[in-house]
Amino acid sequence: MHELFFAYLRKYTSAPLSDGDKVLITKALSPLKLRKRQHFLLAGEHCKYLAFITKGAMRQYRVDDKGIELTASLGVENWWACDRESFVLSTPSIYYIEACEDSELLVMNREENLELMKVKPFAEMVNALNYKNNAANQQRIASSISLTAEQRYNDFVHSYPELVRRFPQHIIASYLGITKDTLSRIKRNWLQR
Amino acid sequence: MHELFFAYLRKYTSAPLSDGDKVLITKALSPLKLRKRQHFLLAGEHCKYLAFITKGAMRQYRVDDKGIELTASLGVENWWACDRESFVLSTPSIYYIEACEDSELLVMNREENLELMKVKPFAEMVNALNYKNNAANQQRIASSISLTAEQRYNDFVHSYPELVRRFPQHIIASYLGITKDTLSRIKRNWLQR
DNA sequence: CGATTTTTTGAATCATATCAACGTACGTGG
DNA sequence: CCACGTACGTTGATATGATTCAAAAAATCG
Repeated sequence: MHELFFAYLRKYTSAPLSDGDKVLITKALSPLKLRKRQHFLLAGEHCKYLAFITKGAMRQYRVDDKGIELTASLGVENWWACDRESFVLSTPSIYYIEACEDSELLVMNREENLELMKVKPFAEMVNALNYKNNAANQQRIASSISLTAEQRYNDFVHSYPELVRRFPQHIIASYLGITKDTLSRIKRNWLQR
Repeated sequence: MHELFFAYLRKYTSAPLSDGDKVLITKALSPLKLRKRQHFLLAGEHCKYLAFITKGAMRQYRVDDKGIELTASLGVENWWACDRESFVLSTPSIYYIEACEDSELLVMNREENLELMKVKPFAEMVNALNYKNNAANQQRIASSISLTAEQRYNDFVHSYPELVRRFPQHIIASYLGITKDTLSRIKRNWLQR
């Protein structure tokens, strides 16, 4: 299980992990299993853990004042699940995080996380992830502002084919900021050509 | 000029800056003046500098395939201007960054930036900024997806009154993802009540 | 198999974009 | 200091993309 994480880290670093690093990482990361539909985080709670997904599919969402669910992020194997703001600042989260399939995570608490930040490859990865995340968010803002629902869905299918396969359509709709009804119609029109 | 930056850093750190740190920072940051409408970065270029704004107002935008400008971020004094992805990865940027007022910046190149990352208060600040940025982006995604144009403008006015004062209306419209026409109408309706 | 979740569909409605035109303000060079 | 050009804001009419709602069909699960 930890092997998957070592392999993941390897992609972000020039040199292989030392055995010492591996020990530190193994100590810090505990396995956690979630069943489909089980929550990892509830709105109002403090997000105590940062989770790396080794198996399954997770979804982070919030509920707006009209009661509509808004998907903030989706993740499968080799992605992270966490409300980082709540995790870092110990503030109550506005997000829910739930398993959309039976899932297996490697989790660390804040203390363990700080410990791992001393492991250089880990810190490098976190840094790289920050930039990637930021750029992806900017991309999402731009597309939600300037593209039609159809274009956004099209882009999504091409960028994240895996997620299309793993998550139900109404969840993808809520990620893209369109209704399930509209997404259904988009697919219908798509087939007609 | 550097004093402003020291004061800014101070807000992110528990202890005051040491004199040594101040020297390092002063060495790394060079002043740069821009006139209104002058560009700090052009799309296609590599973003060579990370800039801290000590005076003036800057705007980062991209131009979509229809030729429409899309404002990615706005900044005044005590904000940053940079395409961080391009800056860090040395890739060509898709963004323009321009001065919307006569402006004064403190800029560092990538090398100087890495040097400064060894100054703890600076590194702490960068880290804190990353989380804040991420949270703000999530907020922006959520609001562009789930709120009406009027609600978004209203939120914006309350969150960033300073920016409303400093930037022309059509730029704010493009930040919010609405047309200048619609924003004008929103304000008209607003006055009628 | 029944129960629940997920997807599809049509009709009416709504928010916002588009386009073209006009008004206003601004600042730069003569 | 005026005049002209450019930038900025407003407006109305029309078009369009997407939502809403209610209902039914289809798929999935225990």
